[in-house]
Amino acid sequence: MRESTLSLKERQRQQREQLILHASEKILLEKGYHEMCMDEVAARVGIAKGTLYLHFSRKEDLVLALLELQMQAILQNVQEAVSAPGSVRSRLETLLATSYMRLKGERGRLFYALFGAVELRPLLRSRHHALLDQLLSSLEVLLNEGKASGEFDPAIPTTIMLHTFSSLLASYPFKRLLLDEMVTPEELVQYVGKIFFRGVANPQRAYVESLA
Amino acid sequence: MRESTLSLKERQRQQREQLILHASEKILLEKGYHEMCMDEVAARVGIAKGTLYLHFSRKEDLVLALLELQMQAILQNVQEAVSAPGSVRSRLETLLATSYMRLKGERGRLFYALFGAVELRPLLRSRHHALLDQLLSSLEVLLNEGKASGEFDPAIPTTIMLHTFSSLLASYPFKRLLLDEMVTPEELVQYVGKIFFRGVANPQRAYVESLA
Amino acid sequence: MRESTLSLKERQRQQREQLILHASEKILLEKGYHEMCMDEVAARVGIAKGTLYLHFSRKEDLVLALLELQMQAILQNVQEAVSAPGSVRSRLETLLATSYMRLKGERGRLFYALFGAVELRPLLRSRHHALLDQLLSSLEVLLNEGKASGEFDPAIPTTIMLHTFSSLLASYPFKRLLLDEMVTPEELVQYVGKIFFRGVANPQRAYVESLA
Amino acid sequence: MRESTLSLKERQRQQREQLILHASEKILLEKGYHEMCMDEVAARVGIAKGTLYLHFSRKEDLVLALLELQMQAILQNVQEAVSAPGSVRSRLETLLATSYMRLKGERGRLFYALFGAVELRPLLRSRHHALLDQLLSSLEVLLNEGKASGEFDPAIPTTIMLHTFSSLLASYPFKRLLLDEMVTPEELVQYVGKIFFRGVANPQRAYVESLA
DNA sequence: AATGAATGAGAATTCATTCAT
DNA sequence: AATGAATGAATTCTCATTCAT
Repeated sequence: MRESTLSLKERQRQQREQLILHASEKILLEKGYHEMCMDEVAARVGIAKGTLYLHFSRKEDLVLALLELQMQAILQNVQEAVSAPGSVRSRLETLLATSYMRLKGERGRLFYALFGAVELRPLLRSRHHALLDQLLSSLEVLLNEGKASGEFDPAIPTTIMLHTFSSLLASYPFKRLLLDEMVTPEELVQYVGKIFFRGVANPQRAYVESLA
Repeated sequence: MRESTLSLKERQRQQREQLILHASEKILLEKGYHEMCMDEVAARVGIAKGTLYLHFSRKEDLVLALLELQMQAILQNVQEAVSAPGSVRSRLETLLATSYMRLKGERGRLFYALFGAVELRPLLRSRHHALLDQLLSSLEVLLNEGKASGEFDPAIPTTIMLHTFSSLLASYPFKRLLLDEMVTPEELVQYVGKIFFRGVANPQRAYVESLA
Repeated sequence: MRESTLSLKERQRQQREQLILHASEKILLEKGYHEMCMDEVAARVGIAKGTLYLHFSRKEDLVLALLELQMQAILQNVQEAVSAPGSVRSRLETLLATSYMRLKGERGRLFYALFGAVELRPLLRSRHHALLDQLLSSLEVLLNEGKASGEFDPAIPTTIMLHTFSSLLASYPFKRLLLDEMVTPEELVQYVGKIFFRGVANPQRAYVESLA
Repeated sequence: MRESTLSLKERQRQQREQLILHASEKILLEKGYHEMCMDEVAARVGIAKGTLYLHFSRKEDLVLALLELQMQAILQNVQEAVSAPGSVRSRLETLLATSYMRLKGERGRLFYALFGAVELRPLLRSRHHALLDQLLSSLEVLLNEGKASGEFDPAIPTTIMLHTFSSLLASYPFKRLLLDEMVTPEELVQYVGKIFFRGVANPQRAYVESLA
């Protein structure tokens, strides 16, 4: 009895935390970090400001929690894609697809917006780097696998390949293209994949032709 | 005599304006827009706050002036590169080189930092778009030229090519790579150029091989 | 129980609002609108500046609230006096009495001081005019009644009578006279009444003599 | 030669001072004391701000000089009217006429506006009082003359008569009436004179009838 | 646990006044 | 004498955070 009561409360608590995160996300997207004020978050959620502070004891914490969640989600996406079966190319294309879908959605845009924000840097630095490192090393494994299998050009340093790929994974120009609906995520994956994989293809193999 | 006196004052004035811009730039890079306060700018320049306002009558104006300057510089770079002699590829590589050099410098980083900032959006929107449009259309002309000359694959929509190129022109991953000195701008140009131009090369021509 | 708790808080809130209004009133009287600063108001009330802004979200609002209160009070006085029983003269004399009493008090002086202030004009204009119009039209009704009953001279335009009366209702010279205690409000009513009512009396009636 | 050069300069100086006073007057009327800024005064006159300070070393001084001039003018008017030939009544009516004319003009309005201004009080107090005292005592002499000649009712204290008259001399209601052109200064003099002089007439004399 | 009133540090901006040229 | 650039004190208003109820 005790237990179920507690867990009910706990469940409600977590529900509310979700509501808070959701509301902050929207406001952050609309106005950015500084223009988001705790009063408004509380008001939109329908709770008192004090209650907000029971969940997140600083404004920073709230935003960081939000980013953390999204980082986790992205990392999970990446790791799922990376460890999926199929060719290196097909796995990387799955990643592109996930990312472009995300860029169209609110979450992706928030992520994009906040990572650029200089003011959150001190907060983000370490976590961000940790994520990025994990992410990049997952990709690196994959790219090396591609090189090992003779699919990719061994003359191009993996680091370059890696950062080129991640430049194409989440970029402002693509975000605009997608938001303005000039292109669908699927088309983008198809063409960007074509360019990238031709670009890094191993010229020793008559691989290139098959991509035409 | 009169004249030289006037121009001395004016020169001093412009010198100080440069100092102000320079100081703001540094602070912006360190802390972002909201954390930059006018007191600090004045203090760093070594002038009174009121004097600051003789140069820029709003904080916004100061930041906008900064961005405007950089926009102009970028646009000029792009237009110079675009209208230079040489192959389409060499001209695009010049652009990559300029951009990567910039990314390493403070100015480029500031530009990068502020364009992401949600809070400056209302201020930037129109100017930003105007710049981006000019920039993209200059590039588009070049890419179409490449297609017309049979250098680039006509099967890839120019829009995609364009946005792929601009994703590679200024990206966070490359910025990190350059700042961490994992790669020199020249190497980056070489490899990114290789990947991109192989990627968009016209497969009808026996062009690909020559790129190995 | 709940109820009384709420109403206690609410009562305290209103008490503090009164304190704020009272403090502002004093400062306004001492220094005028521009010299009154929010820090000082807060300090005198003994609250933080932020708290002040919970009650009045702009300095203007605070001053306007103050004036609004006094306008309401004046208007109510006028309307009560106007609709009281008795002769036109006695009702107008009641008004003089109320006004002179007010001129002696702080409130009246504030009202007097602020209405002259050019800087509040944009704020006051419409409300002020609305009040003044209501006030003047109440008086006009009364004066016309006096004319209709043959008490007042029909040869004097009501507009003139009206504005003459209101000039005597609240004037700087009388304010000084009252503040310097050269005369009591009662005496002032008696003599000013005598002068005004003789002045506007209908000469057709042998009314004048009875006023001696 | 020296002399005439100096006096030319001096003349120019005084001309400029007039321009400054004139410009301030206009701005004061438009915006009030605090909203008038020295930059604007200088700009409107077409001189540098520093030059302004060669004429008036404080903003206050400028405004005080302005008021002083007007006080002098008013006082002169009053004294001329008072010492003119003719009946007491006609002399007082001349005063009313002068005042109402003034109320319609800019100068009068400025005077009116600034005297109400609480913020100038510390500056004005003594001068203002001196003027008012002089003015009132001039009037008092006149009213006493009226009483002595049997023209005015000895039962009404001179103080009351005096302050009643000065209430009618410059009042907000009359200012509005005149500015809104609801009445001409002449008409106003006629009717207000009628009311006032009937009001203070000596009832012992068959004076009243003659006023009908 | 939840509330929301109270706080006060902090930031932008203005403007009278000074003073070197 | 005339200038106008430079100053910095002063003022309004905001908002993250605390804490008594």
